Amino acid sequence: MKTVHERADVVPLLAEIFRELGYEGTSLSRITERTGIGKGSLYHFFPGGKEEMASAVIAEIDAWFEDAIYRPLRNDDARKAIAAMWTNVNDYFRSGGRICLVGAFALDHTRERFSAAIGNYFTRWIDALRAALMRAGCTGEEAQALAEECISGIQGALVLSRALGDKTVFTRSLETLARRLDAAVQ
Amino acid sequence: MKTVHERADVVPLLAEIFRELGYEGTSLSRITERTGIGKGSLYHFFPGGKEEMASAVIAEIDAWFEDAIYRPLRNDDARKAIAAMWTNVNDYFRSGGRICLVGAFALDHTRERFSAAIGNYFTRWIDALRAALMRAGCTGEEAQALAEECISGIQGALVLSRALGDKTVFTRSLETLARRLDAAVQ
DNA sequence: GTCTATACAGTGATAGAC
DNA sequence: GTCTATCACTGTATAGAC
Repeated sequence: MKTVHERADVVPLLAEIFRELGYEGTSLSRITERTGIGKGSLYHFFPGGKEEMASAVIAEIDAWFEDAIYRPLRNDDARKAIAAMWTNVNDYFRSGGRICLVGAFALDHTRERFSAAIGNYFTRWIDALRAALMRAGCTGEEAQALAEECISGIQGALVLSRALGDKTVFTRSLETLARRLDAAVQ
Repeated sequence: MKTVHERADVVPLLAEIFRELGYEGTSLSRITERTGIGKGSLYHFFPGGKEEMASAVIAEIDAWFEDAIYRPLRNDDARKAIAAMWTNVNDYFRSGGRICLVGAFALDHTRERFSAAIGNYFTRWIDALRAALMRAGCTGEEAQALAEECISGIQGALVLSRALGDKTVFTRSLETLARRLDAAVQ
């Protein structure tokens, strides 16, 4: 039995494995074990090997956030886009059951490999949220501080809820952050 | 030339390497390369191999936090202990230049190996900070929420400041969190 | 306590048949 | 596009001489 794949179908599978095992912890044999895709196919899709696989994963995550979160924050009704961000973030991270791959990569020396993409992901998120907050009436300084606090708070909530093995820590943190933004835009 | 070591001197060196490279990224040859300590010595000190090395590192970190932060929070003057926590945290994490090993281990499957120690580290930190906040006048519910928010906020600030390669993100986050606690205990 | 030598499984990667 | 075979290398771990 021989299943035929497309590159686009493979990337989300890789994403889940990199998320769970980290960059160094992810080996080609584990990918094959979990997906049934052999080395031959993997190197056909990603001639650059493991590094290209991780790059593709980061690019796909980035594209998802751009569509679902950043662009609405920049262009749509500010309050609605912020509210949508909170539901999307909660869903995306499965209420704390799934970590942020980009954040995890930032913590160890994997960062050196992908520093541009990692920095970009967070910078664009903060910039987009700041723009929405300013449209909603915040000053530039206030909006910048709140935006940083929210993105940082999401990352911290993912770490803490996983460390405690308690998803309610994540959902509660999100609610606290959301209330703080609401208060700032009255 | 042959340097003689003690186990207690080796652990801090290992800590720095695990912090930079992560559990999977740390190999025995890299440890030898950076410390000059050969495999023979390493297995003499840590018969359980890499896992025992990481365990020893976590235990030492835990002991440091217990002495410098948790115990003062539980026993000393609440406001003074909280103020000391912020300076100690800022120094320990080198103003964002150093990550939290325990938090990093929590994010990938390394967590499974050390879940008890990881959960313990964060639970005791939150409990100690909550106790101090209650002595300073907060209600139990309020103190719990603030404590979780601070520990989570520290972790998030470490992720974000590293992702952006900007230490000022960390120091600014710490200031914001400190102000929030000050406001709660007036 | 440190060194050298060694075992052997697992690593990323490549080549060629199908 | 997938498979199998194979590559050179690095991984953790052990044993014994000093």
